[in-house]
Amino acid sequence: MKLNESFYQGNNVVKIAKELLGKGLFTKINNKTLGGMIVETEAYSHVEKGCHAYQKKKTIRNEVMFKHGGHAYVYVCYGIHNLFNVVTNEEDEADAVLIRALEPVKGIEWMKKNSNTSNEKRITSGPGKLTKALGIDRSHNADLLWSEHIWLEDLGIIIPKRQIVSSPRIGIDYAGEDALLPWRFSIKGNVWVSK
DNA sequence: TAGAGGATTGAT
DNA sequence: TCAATCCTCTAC
Repeated sequence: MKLNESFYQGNNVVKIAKELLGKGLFTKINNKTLGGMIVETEAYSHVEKGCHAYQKKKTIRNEVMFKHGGHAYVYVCYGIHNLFNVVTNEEDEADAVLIRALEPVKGIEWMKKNSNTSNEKRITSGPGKLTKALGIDRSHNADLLWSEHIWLEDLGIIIPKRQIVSSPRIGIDYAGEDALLPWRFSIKGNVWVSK
């Protein structure tokens, strides 16, 4: 069952980042369904410096973060990688969750092809890699997450609290003290979590 | 309008 | 540890 609009529109992005663990992320490309279970996320909010929309500063790139929860925010990082985020909260509240790793579920052979590797462990264990495997690029930016081409699904899996590990987010040293916030979440012991 | 740099990755 | 690589953002 696809996650509905209300799931995304809560005002606590950290809570939603944790709830997204165990949910499914899927795309439909060339009539093939690709995707997996989310095992690693990071929360970003306009109140802290790690966020593109810090202090609610709207730019061409982050415009989608200001839409209501349930939109996809896809942007290019380091000129090479597409990174996929789930926009949360109400309109103009500019919060989002970065999806960092998946456990492959559907279309694994096709995802290997997209990733140009035969090593299953390497196709979705990182934010830049999973977008390549699922065929997500900037054409998906601003798409709604209950559309036909890209969507999130409730897999009926509950991740108990004790199975959720939190740690500081990756690659945002420029955020100063906010880089220390333990807003990265992953499933304890899951082998698909990024390195 | 030019210059710096980034929510990463894989090879050295 | 370092290069790849392309916008976006900022300052002139």
